[in-house]
Amino acid sequence: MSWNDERVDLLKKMWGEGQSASQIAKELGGVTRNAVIGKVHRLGLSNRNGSGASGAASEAKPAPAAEAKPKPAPKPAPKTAPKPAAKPEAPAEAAPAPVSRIKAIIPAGQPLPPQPSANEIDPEALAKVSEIEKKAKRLTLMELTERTCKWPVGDPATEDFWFCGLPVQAGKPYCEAHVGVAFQPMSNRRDRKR
DNA sequence: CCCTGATTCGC
DNA sequence: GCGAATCAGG
Repeated sequence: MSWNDERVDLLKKMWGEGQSASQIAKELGGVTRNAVIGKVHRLGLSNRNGSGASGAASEAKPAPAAEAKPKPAPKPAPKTAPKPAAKPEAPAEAAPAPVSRIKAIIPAGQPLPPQPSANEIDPEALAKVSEIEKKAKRLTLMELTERTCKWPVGDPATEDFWFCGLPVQAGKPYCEAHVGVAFQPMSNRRDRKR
């Protein structure tokens, strides 16, 4: 498999959309995520921005200010329909992906604008949970491992009780969907200052 | 252990 | 230019 124009195009598109290298590789087929990452680097569109949203092994990046590089020209795809999707209330906690994009448009060194703290659980997050709970593995307590979602479902006093059991993401106790609701800012609980 | 991207270096 | 191996982190 070589890098056609089409494949490169898809790569650019997906990378621009914030898709992970592995996902892009999977979509393209015939390449590994390493290949994708390597290509991304060679194309010079490595950094989605200065945001080290996740991996961020790129710490040794001085990011020289005065760079006489006529490159930053943004290239919006004309074909792609613009996505206005501006959620009036999208808590950062529930939507990791958009966050990286937010960081992308905010100058580094600048604190993020105060997020409208949602007092209630995000409907989207809840919907997501409902969805994944269909796929949940319904593990029992003893079946839980270090990397199974430990989100309890149902009433412990009844037989209808189980743990999500889906793969956890990164060191978190829950799967991604449950992390979304678990990390929801506390609504009426007072912050207890020790 | 799962995942992420970054970098290196033989090809 | 390519990408597997490796590195670095969550």
